[in-house]
Amino acid sequence: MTRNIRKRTTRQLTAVYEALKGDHSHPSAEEVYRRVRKSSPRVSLGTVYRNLQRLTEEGKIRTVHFGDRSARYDPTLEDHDHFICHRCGRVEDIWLKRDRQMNVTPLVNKGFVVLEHSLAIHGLCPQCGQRRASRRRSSPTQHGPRT
Amino acid sequence: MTRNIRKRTTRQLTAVYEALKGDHSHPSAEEVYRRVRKSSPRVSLGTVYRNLQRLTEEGKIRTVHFGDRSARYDPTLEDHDHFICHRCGRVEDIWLKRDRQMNVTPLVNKGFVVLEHSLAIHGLCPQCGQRRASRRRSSPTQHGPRT
DNA sequence: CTAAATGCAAACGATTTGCAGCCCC
DNA sequence: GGGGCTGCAAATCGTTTGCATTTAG
Repeated sequence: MTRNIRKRTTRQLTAVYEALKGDHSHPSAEEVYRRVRKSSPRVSLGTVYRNLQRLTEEGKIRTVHFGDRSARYDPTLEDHDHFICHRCGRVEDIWLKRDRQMNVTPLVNKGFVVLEHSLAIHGLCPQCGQRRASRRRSSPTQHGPRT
Repeated sequence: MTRNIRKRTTRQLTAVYEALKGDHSHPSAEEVYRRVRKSSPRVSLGTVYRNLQRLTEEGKIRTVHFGDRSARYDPTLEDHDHFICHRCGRVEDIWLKRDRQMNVTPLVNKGFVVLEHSLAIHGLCPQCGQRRASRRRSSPTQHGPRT
């Protein structure tokens, strides 16, 4: 069997993880790439993708998808939910878990094995909601860090 | 203003909707294309995409995303959730709504405007769960979607 | 008629992959 | 010092778009 694959800790792997650790902005691969390049300008985008994939497989980060085309990367491992602003695209961690009271018993009774669940709330963040109340049509605005 | 855009009901639009109506398998655009071609072999994939988009805008179907790269199309308009099988990829409609008891008050109090929410449960469908119980495989098949 | 919709193919953006050389264990 | 990892670029995949032509109303 192929049990002799010893993984290596490379400079690039570390850099990718460092770029994500403690982050709450849910950056895309492209944004992670931009960050990594600041400290290691020779790293390629392909390597960033490979390492993001590896970190996900190793359970060190999570790969998440929110409707738009690109994947986002999240170093927060605790079970949480996401709020996605329709206007500015920002993704915020939310912690509704305790209030959720999800009852999956009917599913389990039908033979489903429940491994995890993901909840996304779509709407307008406080800033964008505010803005919409006053100005009718305007281009999506950025406030705060984003990808 | 340009309010003279009168939409036309074309053979292709109808065919796309017919291919989806009453369906619960959450097909991709490619699959819808395959179905449409059976009755109208000259329809192009681009047209299928355009009509799927239009039907979504008109609220006749919904475009949903589940971690994998391609979008899925769902003619079920009632507010429901989805179960995604990690092994076979199948997506099933589930109706946990009444049990869900989602409390978004804390969000609203912080100024968020809640428009909609999507809940996806990931796990193993009855068939795949069964299979895993009997045949114990070495790797638990974990390469995937996680929203 | 006439503008909206189509078919076709080329363009696109995000991600993956093949390969020669590099460098971690 | 050998094999996993990298950088680079080309390839892939789902989706979008430009344009000449067709067609619904």
